[in-house]
Order: sequence, then C-alpha cells, then structure tokens
Amino acid sequence: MDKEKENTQKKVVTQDEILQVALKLFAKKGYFNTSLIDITEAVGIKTPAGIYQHFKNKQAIATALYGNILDSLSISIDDIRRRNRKASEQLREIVDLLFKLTDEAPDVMQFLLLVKIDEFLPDEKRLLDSAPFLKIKKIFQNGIRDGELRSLDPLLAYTYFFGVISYTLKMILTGDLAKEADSYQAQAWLVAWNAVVKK
Amino acid sequence: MDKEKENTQKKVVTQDEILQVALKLFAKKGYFNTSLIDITEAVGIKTPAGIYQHFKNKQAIATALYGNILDSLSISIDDIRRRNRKASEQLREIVDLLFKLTDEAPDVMQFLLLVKIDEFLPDEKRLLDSAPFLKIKKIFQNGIRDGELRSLDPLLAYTYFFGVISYTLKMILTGDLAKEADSYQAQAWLVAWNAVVKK
DNA sequence: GTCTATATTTTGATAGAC
DNA sequence: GTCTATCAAAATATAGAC
Repeated sequence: MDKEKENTQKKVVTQDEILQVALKLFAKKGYFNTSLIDITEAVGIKTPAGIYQHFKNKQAIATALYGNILDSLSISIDDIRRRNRKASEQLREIVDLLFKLTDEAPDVMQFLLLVKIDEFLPDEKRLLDSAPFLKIKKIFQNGIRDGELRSLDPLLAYTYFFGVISYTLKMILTGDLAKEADSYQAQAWLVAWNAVVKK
Repeated sequence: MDKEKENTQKKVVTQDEILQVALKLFAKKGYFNTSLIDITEAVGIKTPAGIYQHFKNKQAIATALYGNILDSLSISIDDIRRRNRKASEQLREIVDLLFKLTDEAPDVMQFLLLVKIDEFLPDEKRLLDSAPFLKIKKIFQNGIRDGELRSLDPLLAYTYFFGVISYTLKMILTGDLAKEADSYQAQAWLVAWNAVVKK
C-alpha cells in the first residue's frame, strides 16, 4: 500500500476511505464514542480539517454511510425479487445474503443490527421504513396473499421471521455464538421459516 | 424526617427520583443525548451540583440503574424458578413478566432491549452474562437435559426463543406494532415455544 | 488537500455561599 | 442540599499558510 509515502509525502485521503474507516469505528465503538479525531487518525492524516473537505460534519459521514448501505441492500433485494417468484425463495436468498454479509462484512451488519442509528441520525428514516425493508415487508404481504405463508398480520410474520434471523446474527456478531455465520444459517432458516409457513 | 416544608422554593431531590428521571431520559433519548443538565432540569432543580450529592458522576447513575433493573429481574426469575419445575412453565412465566413489563414499565424494557448498554458502561457485565440471563440460559439447559426441549445447543435454543420474544417486544416498544403488548403475547409465545419444544 | 493553530460550544464536574 | 459561579476537558469546526 502507500505506507512508504508517510515520511516523504502527505497522505491524500478519499471520501471512500473516510467512509470505510468511519464504518469500522462506528461499528466497533459506536457513533458517540468515535470522535472526528479518531477518524482523522485512523484514516492516516493529522488534522480534522482534511475530513471537512469531504463532509460537512460528523453526522454527514454517518448519513452517507447509512444511505450507502441501504442503497446497496435495496439493489440486492430488487435483484432477488426479480430472480425469484415465491416468498420462500425470496426470503431464503435474503437470509443467505444476510448471513454472507455477517461473515464477509461484519462491520456493515454490525452497523445495521447493533447500532442504534436513530440516536445520531434522528432525521433519517428508521430502518423499518427504509426502502429495502419496505420491500422485505412486501414479500411477506405477497406470501400471505398467495397462501404460501400462514394467514396473519404481515408485520407479525416479518417480526417472527426476522426475530429469529436477526437475533441469531446478533449473537454471532457479539461473539456469543462463536462459529462463523455460515454454520448457523441452515438451522436458523428452518426455525424462521417454520414460524411463518402455512402448513 | 421533617414534614414541614420551608417557604423557600428549593426542591429536595432523592436518589430514587434521579434514577427514575434518568431512566426515562436514557430510554427516550439515549445516554449520550442526555446531559446532566437534562437530568437536573427534569428532576426539578437548577444545578447539576444537586446530582453530585447522590452520584459520583453521570456514569454512576447508569450503573445504578442497570444494577437495579438486573437485580429486580433476577429476583423475579428466582421466584419463577422456585414456583415452577418444568421449562415450559418457567419460560411461559418469564414471557408473561416481560410482556407485562412492556406495558407497565416500558422505560425499563426500552432500557433493556433498545439501549446499547455496553457503549456507556463498558465495564459492566453484558446482558447475556448478567445473573438473570445466566438463569434463563440455565432453564434452557435443563429443559434440553430433561427432554422437554428438543436437542440442540442450549444457547441456540435461547437465541431462537428470545429472538421471537424480544423482537416482538422491540416492535411494540418502537410503536411499529401499535397495540399494547398484552395482545401480542399469546401468539408470540406459541411461535417462540414451537421453535424449541420437542415434538 | 493537508498542515498549524485557534475559535467555539458543550458538558461534565467542583468550590464555596447560604 | 441547593444555589451561584466557574473550571476543565473534549470535541466540533474553521482560518489561513504552504
């Protein structure tokens, strides 16, 4: 990488670099325990002024981060819904995605599941009202309408299903469940699916 | 104690009053968004100095709060375990307690389920390692040992069961599920129990 | 675009009068 | 035990040189 430049040359920092570093710090220590100085140092420059070249303020970093994650999630879910017709298939692929992300991008999942976003982004949409989650809720509505899922309030179906899934992921992310996410996926899917499927 | 109030307007504040107010504010706005000034005003005095008569610092308030809640929960669970022998009965009473608390003391449940405690109390035991939750995990161990619950890792049984329960409560506390907790309890119990019972 | 340096604000915390 | 007043520290944010 550019570690050789450190002595001879000023580090030039990109917007994306700031976002990556901020995500890691927010996920690990939380938004309020992460100062701009922390971000500044972690990104390899010596002054917060460099950050302000890219972002209006600390909150704007979190806003961008949140937006990026939701956008990416939304695109993945669009793709899944396009490629699958049945709720069972769509949900299974979403679960697959979330478990994969937990192994491969734990910071992202930590930010989504463990960080209380509305505490520092009070003006953003809450997770449940964001585009990707509206789409997920839609899957439950359709699944119930089509008789694939048992007949109950779609939001309750969502709650039971993702109660199992996201609590499992949470236990993995906190280290309480010690193995990689992948090894818990099959059983968690069965339990979650069983909670909502029409039998 | 003196029952006569002086004709000065000075408010005398008790330790318990501070804890109640702090709980409400922490639950509503979060620890970091709650300043000592907020607590001071909410408790009805004009200066933070009054708070420091009772607590060493802001963190000490949260520590006391957390300890009190865990203690009270622990006592309730001891009682439940003493009065019931079967895992099904014990778990059902615990669920009953949690749903009741959600209706009657939402601040407490909000603090337990929605607030990320280790962000501001890094030296306290995490929820899962606290006395009441160790006891709950014990219930799952015993239930599996006795063949009442299906044979799986006790921690996974815990995860599935409380995934459903606590996510349901969370949705109630955030207002996404709009009715009182009581009306969701029976079904949530069935789903959660069904996830772990031996059939 | 980063640097040094500094301004500004907030908040946690204390001293001493009453 | 509360009050006025104030301190100290930390963090956000900016100005101007290079």
